[in-house]
Amino acid sequence: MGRRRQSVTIKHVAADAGVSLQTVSRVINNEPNVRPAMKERVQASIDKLGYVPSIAAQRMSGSRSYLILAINDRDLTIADWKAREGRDWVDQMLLGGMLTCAEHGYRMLIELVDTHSDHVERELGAAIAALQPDGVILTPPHSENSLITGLLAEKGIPFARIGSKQEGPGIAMTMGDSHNARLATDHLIELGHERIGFIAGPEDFSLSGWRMEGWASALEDAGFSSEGLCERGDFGFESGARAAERLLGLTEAPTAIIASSDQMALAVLEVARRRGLNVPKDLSLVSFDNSPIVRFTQPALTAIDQPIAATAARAVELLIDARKKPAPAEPVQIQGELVVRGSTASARVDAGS
Amino acid sequence: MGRRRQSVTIKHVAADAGVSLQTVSRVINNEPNVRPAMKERVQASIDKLGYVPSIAAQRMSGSRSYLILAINDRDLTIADWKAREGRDWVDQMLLGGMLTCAEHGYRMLIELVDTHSDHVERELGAAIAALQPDGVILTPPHSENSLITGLLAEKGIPFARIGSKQEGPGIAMTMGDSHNARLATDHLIELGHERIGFIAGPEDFSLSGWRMEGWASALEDAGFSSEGLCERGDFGFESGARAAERLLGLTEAPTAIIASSDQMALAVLEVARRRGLNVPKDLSLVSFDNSPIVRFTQPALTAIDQPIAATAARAVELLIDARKKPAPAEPVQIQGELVVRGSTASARVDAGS
DNA sequence: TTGAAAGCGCTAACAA
DNA sequence: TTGTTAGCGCTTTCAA
Repeated sequence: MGRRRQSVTIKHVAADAGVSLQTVSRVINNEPNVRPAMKERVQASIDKLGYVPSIAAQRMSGSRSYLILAINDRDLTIADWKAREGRDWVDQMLLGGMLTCAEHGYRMLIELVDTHSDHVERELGAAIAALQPDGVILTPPHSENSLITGLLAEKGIPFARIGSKQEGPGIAMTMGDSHNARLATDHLIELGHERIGFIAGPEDFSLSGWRMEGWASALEDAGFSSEGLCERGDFGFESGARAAERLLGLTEAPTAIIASSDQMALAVLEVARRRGLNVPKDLSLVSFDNSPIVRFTQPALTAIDQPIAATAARAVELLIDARKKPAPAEPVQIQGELVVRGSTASARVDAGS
Repeated sequence: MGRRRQSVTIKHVAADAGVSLQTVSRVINNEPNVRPAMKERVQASIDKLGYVPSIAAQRMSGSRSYLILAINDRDLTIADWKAREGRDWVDQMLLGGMLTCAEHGYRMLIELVDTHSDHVERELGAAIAALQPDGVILTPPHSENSLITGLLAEKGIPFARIGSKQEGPGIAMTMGDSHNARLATDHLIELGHERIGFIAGPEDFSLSGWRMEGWASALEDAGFSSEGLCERGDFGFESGARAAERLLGLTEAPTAIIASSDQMALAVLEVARRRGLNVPKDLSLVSFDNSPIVRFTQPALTAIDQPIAATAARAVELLIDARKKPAPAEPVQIQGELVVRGSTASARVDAGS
């Protein structure tokens, strides 16, 4: 097979155009100090020869690697892929991230890292040393892992923290969780609901708190109480079922429930069915995530759409800009929206009909 | 920000261990001619310093890039991602491909290429020149695009053609389409069906033909006719609906239908509903793909599971081995399996009940 | 079995 | 505005 070498290099272009390597390099990188005529001549040679710079060589000479690394939790991601239940978090990241990368001549690479192990630093450090990415996108629960953010900061690699508002190095980004929860709550209030239950996510996700806060404050603003109407889950089905049992077992049971994940929403649906409650007649239900799964339930679920693709796209842009502009001072917020489907309806005013 | 350089390089390790660069290189690459004691000493320094080789530098010096490129059709992939209907083809490729890559110190990168444009060569050529991948995985409809396979062969880059049995350069791989279609057909025959319709995929996918052939030969072996019971679609919903209308409109309508994609199967379900046919009582239905979507229909669909993850995993292994071993002479076949759910049932013997 | 030298393709720094 | 030089981190010769 022999060693594969670049077929067309900067040298070929330089020779063809009759200029120095440096001039070609300047044209490639769109740098100033090249006369238009010169630029045109070089570009013609580039096109003629079909030259494309090697990112390995570019990286070697101290320039960019044109690589953005998206770090996801290993166990969670693999579990989702194996379950084949249609969760498309990764796909949406790719949709937003890859396409935006492509627009700028970058590539996005997914890396799975085990959050809960004690060798996070080793794993991530190895990926960074091997790939030398120009930017890193962190997703929860990595976004607030100080072992990770510390390492990245130390290495001077720009990174985005999706789902984090914390101060500190890196670009904080959120999907407007508080706002979104309020959106869902207001929707239910408009439908006449007054007792609206909430199933929160686990405490180690900051966004769990933000969502709770959005729900509670929306209720308060409307003059209703949130007291005793919040249960915590871990985003999984089982925990959602337990939470639903507790909420629906209350003497003053809620007439609507907001679940912080689609799995927990499915659990609510199931528990309601077992208890003979009709959704949406007896119980309205709003889910977070809006992953494909919620369209196929009976009824299809009203859901908060998490703007994952838009957030990933924005993250890539900010990361690429990071070499010039400083990171935004405030957390970057991409707002989600409410998608109304069949699981929410007017509250029954009279307990009878 | 300044230029980011590798923090720990082979030089540091060499200095720490008191040996030459070359010796360290030999240890990294597990090459012979290193005394065990020496190897141990070097390895100790590597571990101590947390050294990880830069793939850019490795690639530069004519060695591997440790990159495997998975080429998918741009429009198809983006459409799937945007539709958010749970198709997880990409996820399954990542599941099989990425994890296997990781086991061998490789990374997998997805690249979207526009098949139908006239600049396929330019697009793919650019990706190859930029990334210098050690191997490429082609998925349909790229697998049998001679512009692509020709380019890859010319550049001497090992590649796998998923969904292709053709002779020629590259590793041909199939997911056992003929066998799978037979599996589905035999399942229906065992349930007592004799008139089994088939909705084929488009002609430019070789696998469309293989599936047809599996279905037809299974029918023939059982002594039944396939005459007039095959309609062609394009894998999409609309085409499936048209095909279903034609099949169910026959005077001797089939009592069971096999659809070559889940979208077409959904269409059959819809057409059956419109015609007042109960699935599975009046009509049995088997789908290809087994993507998440088919579990959420009413009833859930019996489906052929395409072993995408396993195939991607095997492709990666073969590609990595390609530098040593020659490619397999015969097409590599990873068989799928039938997942029985609620859309198939016994054929009614009497037309009455 | 080990080491020294050369060079991969490119860019930063400097010189003209 | 353009060109020259040196060097990135590594592996491949080739020599010891």
